[in-house]
Amino acid sequence: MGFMNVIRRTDELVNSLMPAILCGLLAEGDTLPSDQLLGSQHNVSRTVVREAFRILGAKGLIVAKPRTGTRVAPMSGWALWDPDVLECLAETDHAARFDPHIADMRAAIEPVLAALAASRAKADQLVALQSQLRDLQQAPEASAEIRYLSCMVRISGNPFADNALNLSAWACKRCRHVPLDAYGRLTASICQGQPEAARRFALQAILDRVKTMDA
Amino acid sequence: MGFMNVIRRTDELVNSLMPAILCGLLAEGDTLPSDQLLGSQHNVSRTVVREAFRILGAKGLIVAKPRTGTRVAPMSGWALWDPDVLECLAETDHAARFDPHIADMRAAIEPVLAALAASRAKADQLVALQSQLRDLQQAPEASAEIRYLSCMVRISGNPFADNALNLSAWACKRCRHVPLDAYGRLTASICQGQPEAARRFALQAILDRVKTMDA
DNA sequence: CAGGGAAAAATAGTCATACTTTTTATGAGC
DNA sequence: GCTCATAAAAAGTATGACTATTTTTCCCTG
Repeated sequence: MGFMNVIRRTDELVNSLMPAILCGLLAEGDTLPSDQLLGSQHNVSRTVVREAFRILGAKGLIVAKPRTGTRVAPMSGWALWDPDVLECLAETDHAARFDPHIADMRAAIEPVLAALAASRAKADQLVALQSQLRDLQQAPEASAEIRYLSCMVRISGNPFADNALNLSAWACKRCRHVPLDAYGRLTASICQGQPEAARRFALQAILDRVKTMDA
Repeated sequence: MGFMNVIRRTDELVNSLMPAILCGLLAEGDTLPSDQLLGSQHNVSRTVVREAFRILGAKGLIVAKPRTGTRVAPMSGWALWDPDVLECLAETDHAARFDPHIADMRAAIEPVLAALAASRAKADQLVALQSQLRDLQQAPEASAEIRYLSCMVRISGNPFADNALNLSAWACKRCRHVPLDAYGRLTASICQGQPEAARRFALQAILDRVKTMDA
């Protein structure tokens, strides 16, 4: 593999705190234990606790103030596009409540990106996309699907697309049905430089999955 | 006012480092000074430097590894939807390079949110929206426009919309032209529960602004 | 009794230092 | 020139002390 990034006690603590916030066990406005206390509870130094708080704060989940303590921030400020937050949220009990909202967002964004890809793709990018499609067809798994979409989205050339991909990853992991047919047509449309068709098939891929989830 | 949040030296350091990364002065893969050095350069303790690094890391801007040092992460992982990152990016020289990409994203997302708002709005939400519209008409400034869009987007009921609003804020601040006419029609469409019309006028509002920027 | 203001307490923010862990680089020996 | 042990460099963790900020308490005064 290459890169198994270091496991920090700080990250472990983040991974322990984040679910509690996202699942609502710690509700908006609730006060977290003080640095001191939380540290002794988890057998880590105050240093680790504070750095963990900084990470959670950077993702909009908590806000700290002297004397008042550290509180859970309102959800409107949460970085829901963040891969960590999203992944953590997916493992929550009420993940299903977010499925339709994510589907709405995907339905808005991905067709547009597909259309952009169809109008901007270079030859070597098309080769890469077709290669990803073949991989996906051979092994229709979530990871392969994400790689395909990642490739497609990169072709669009929109730097904000990478983050939007996190929403796609959510859907791919939560519903195993891979709309191979739609992806085949989408790929063809992009390769032939047909933005409108690409838009249509990208949307169809999303709707196909949603249809499966309803069942 | 109420909440002037504490100014931390940690945040100051973040606000000093982030622009250097976003403007490309520190390019992808570049190594930042070590904790020690950066601390003495900015006259802060190593604690502050590390917490700042944690924040930047949480936003996907840097990656730290023992011995290797702390490096600028690839832009594909940057949290471009983050309000801080976005605001900082807007003050950069090549902010203009992002304008069209943001416009593309807005054009994809906001019309859909407007349509959702039109189909879901409750009576009291409509009152609030109309109130925001009046404020905007009286004082067509960026802040009022953002408040209006924030209200509209909240009505859509999509929790991911709050983050998408950061893109709108970018556009509002970068182009002073406020498409009042489109917003008037948009509001009317939402109040009358006409999703298709709402979609159309939300898009028009975005395009009106883009047209102005080209000029 | 009520109000105002000073002191205290609690908690996050900062600093300094020492030590640990991880990973790269160096160099000695074969 | 190759291998492996050792050193070195940087981030990670721990500890303790001190600072700053804000709330609460409570005493003093009117």
